[in-house]
Amino acid sequence: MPTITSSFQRITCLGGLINIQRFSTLTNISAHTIRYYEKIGVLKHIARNANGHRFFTSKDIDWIQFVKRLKEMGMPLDNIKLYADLREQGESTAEQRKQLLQDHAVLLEEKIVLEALHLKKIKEKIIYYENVINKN
Amino acid sequence: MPTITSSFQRITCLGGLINIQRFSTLTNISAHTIRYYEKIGVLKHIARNANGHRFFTSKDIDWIQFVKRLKEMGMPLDNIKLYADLREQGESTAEQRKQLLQDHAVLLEEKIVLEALHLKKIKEKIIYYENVINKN
DNA sequence: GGTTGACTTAGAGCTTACTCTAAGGATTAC
DNA sequence: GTAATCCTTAGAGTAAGCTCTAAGTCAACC
Repeated sequence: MPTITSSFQRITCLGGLINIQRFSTLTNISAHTIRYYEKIGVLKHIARNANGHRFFTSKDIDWIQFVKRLKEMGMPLDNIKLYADLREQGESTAEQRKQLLQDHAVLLEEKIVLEALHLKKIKEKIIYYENVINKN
Repeated sequence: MPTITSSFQRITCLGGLINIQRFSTLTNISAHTIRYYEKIGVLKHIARNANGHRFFTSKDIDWIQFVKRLKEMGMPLDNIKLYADLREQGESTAEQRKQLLQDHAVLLEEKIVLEALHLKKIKEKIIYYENVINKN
């Protein structure tokens, strides 16, 4: 019986189960951070095997990729967690989720404009430096 | 004598001396943060009056505005401090300062591209939500 | 059957960039 | 002359987002 169980586990693991290490590799997020995200509620309902070890699905990968997108957009984890909470509550929260994204999209748009302006000014300064350096 | 001194100080202060409070108002940076920037070496050679109180000049304002630009570009204070150190050493460090700006400009350019991509995707998701919501 | 190695947890520690507190000194206003 | 208000300092505290540690479980390998 134990041999069969462990064979089964090995086969399913090799066949498709994603443990935390593999999930970490696939998503380029450390195992520490993945556990942390589960703890604060950004990752929810992560399945466990008989040992209590987490295993992840392709839906978890999709979700964490979206989380990464929100993070790279500069959304704080608090808001991402709020989005995760709304998502958990189902379709009735679609409007609220849309609003969350919309609000952040406005902020990001302003940020990009500001960054582009700064970039332009810095490039001018770089040219100024090039002139200073070439004079010597 | 004390009357004359205090008259003088009042006049010079109103006439042009910028104390930490006024500098804070002018730059929109808290007095706490201004002292912190001096402590870590982002602000250097800030003048003091007879009481040991800081007073600031228009050059300090120019510099802190530049610091704000670097910060809004996402440059960490460590690098801004490094830039300040190089600046203090004079014209011989122009090349290094140029390089610092150049390196960060490259990072920022990549960041803007990424953010713009994310923004596009998020706007698509917002439209998806609008469709979901309108169906009901 | 003992070691290795991957997993688990709670919780401590770290980094960045502030932000605040406590204690105290000088000027101004009554 | 004393209270209010401004400044000073060193150093503690905070918030966000990890990152690591310690102690322990469990399955696999020799």
